[in-house]
Amino acid sequence: MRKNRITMIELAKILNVSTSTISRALKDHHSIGEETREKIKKTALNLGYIPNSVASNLRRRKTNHIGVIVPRIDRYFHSSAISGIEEVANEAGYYVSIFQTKDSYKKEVESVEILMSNKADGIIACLALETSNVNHYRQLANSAIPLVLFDRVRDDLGASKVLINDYDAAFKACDHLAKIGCKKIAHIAGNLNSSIFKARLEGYKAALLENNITIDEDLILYGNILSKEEGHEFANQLLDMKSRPDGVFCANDLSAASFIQTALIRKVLVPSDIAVIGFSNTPISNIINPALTTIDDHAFEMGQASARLLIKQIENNDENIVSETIIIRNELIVRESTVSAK
Amino acid sequence: MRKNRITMIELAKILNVSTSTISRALKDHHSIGEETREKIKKTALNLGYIPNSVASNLRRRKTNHIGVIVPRIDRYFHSSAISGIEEVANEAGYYVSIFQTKDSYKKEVESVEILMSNKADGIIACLALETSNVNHYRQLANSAIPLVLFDRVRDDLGASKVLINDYDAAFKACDHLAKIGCKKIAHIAGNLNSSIFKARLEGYKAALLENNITIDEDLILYGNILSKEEGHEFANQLLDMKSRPDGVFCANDLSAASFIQTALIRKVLVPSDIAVIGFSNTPISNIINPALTTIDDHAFEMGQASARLLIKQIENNDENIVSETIIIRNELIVRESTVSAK
DNA sequence: TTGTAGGCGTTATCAC
DNA sequence: GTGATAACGCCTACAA
Repeated sequence: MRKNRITMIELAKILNVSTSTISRALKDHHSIGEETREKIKKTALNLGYIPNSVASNLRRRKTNHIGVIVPRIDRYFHSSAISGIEEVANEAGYYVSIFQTKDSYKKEVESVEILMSNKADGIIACLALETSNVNHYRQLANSAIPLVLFDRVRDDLGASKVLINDYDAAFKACDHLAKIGCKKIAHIAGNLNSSIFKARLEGYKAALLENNITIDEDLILYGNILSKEEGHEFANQLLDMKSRPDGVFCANDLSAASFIQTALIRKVLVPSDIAVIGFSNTPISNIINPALTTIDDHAFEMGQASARLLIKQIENNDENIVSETIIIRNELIVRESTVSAK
Repeated sequence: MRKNRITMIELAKILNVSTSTISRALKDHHSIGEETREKIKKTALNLGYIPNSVASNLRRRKTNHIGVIVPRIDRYFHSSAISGIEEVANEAGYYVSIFQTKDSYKKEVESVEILMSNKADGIIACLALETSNVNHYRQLANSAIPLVLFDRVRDDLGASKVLINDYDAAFKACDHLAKIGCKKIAHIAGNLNSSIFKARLEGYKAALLENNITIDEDLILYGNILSKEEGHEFANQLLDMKSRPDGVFCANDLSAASFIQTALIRKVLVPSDIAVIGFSNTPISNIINPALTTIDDHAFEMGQASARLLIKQIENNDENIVSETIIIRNELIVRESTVSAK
């Protein structure tokens, strides 16, 4: 197995020119003669020359590499955002590496360190649930590595952010429940260490007040990762109450779907006995029966916007702009879990 | 914003030692005195020294970087496999970059080129549907970059492979349909350019023959990406037949779920009128109602196995082993879409 | 136990 | 237009 070790130096020897000429010719530098350029390109191709980006990166102090840190890549919201990031990044000549934290603070810190060592040109991150200290992100400023946070963000980092208005989204969802006649609205909340779940809880409360519904702390259940299991357990808790709620706003689709399944098993009808709303408009929301009313948070577009913002920061480096915040639109998708199909 | 430009050279100057001593101390080389080592580590920490992996990679000719090429990262099967790869790779000190082809041959070729330039230590790939020429992967041998294919593989590449026995899995699925009494079994096949879908089709045929059911070409529909839309369309085609099938084996879960939804809309009962089986045991199979019988193909474990195999090849480089093939177990998960809950 | 020196492959800066 | 040369930051024989 022949190791492909042909470099600019060999090319230079073979063609009797200097490596500078090779380098310039291969990247179409204007000052190289037509014929030499063609000749160089041809032999490079014939000999199977492959540029060594590692060397180039070292010399140029640029890697064209964007690091992405997310909680779990097998959750649709995240994989979908990554997909958006990847698309924009590739278009602009960057490649993307992925780190999943599984919501662990330790893994998040390690990921940032690896990316700093590897001289990523920029980082896009969605914070782990466990994370409260964010000094690992602060270090990035010293290395002049731009950072964009998306979805689960922090305001005290001075970093750029891409997110939806979770407060508004939750408000819309709960207002919808009230408008269709729900009087006792429960909320399955996420981990409040995270900005988004805090905002969703606030939006829930505000919508209730707006509709003259008293907030009943017993109707608010505090989850963590909002898995299927959590959804199931919370559903049972709510359905066991003697005075059962007639509507529930779940902070994600998975727990909402799980809620619906539990309700069905217990012969509780959705939406006539209890209306259910999820969050994110993931594929399961359209697969569950009754189909789930939910908030579309446009994960793919959030990914795209994050990548565009990051690349702008990498390339322009406008000293005047400290940070930028982009709010992506969201919308309530009404389906049968809140409004019976006629 | 101070650019963090502290290198071993500065450290050396400050501490009045040579860079070799710094280098050795930081990686606990045995021949360095206890005190010097401690002193060096302490000042490195204080001054916020960050090793430059790019330089180190160039010098060591090793990047600790694994490239992963998959069709679409927002499909559960793939994101789940990536999750497995990431877990094993990180454990072993490698980081993972992701390239999605969207099933395009062109994007696949480009991805391989970028990974070669960036001197990835190895590549894990799941072939794009469009791909038939695989010379881009052949070049990897010249650069001595190990390759592991998973799921959608090719035998003529001489590369290591991780896959399930799709033929057996399909056979099991269709045999199950026959055993529960289906006489007219249809198949929604995937793109036959891909090894897995060809094998699933063969397994389907074999199971029918084994159960003395004549193969009816009209009952085999050939899909491409097996999206929701394709599933819907095929469902209508099959349900429109005057002599309607009583069982259908779909080559993935998405088309199966879509089939069930279409059947419900048309008041066709699953499983009593028609039994349905999917493939992959993705989350939707448990969300759809009736719950979908499917094949669990253990995507996460396939990812783990692929990464382990690749890393073994990177690190051992046993000249005697040309390639290795690992078959991951699969199992039929029987749910209500084939056997009514009592 | 520590230092010297050369090179990994590319590219930017000067020269000519 | 093209070439010589010196970095980019780190690692590792080989010396001492």
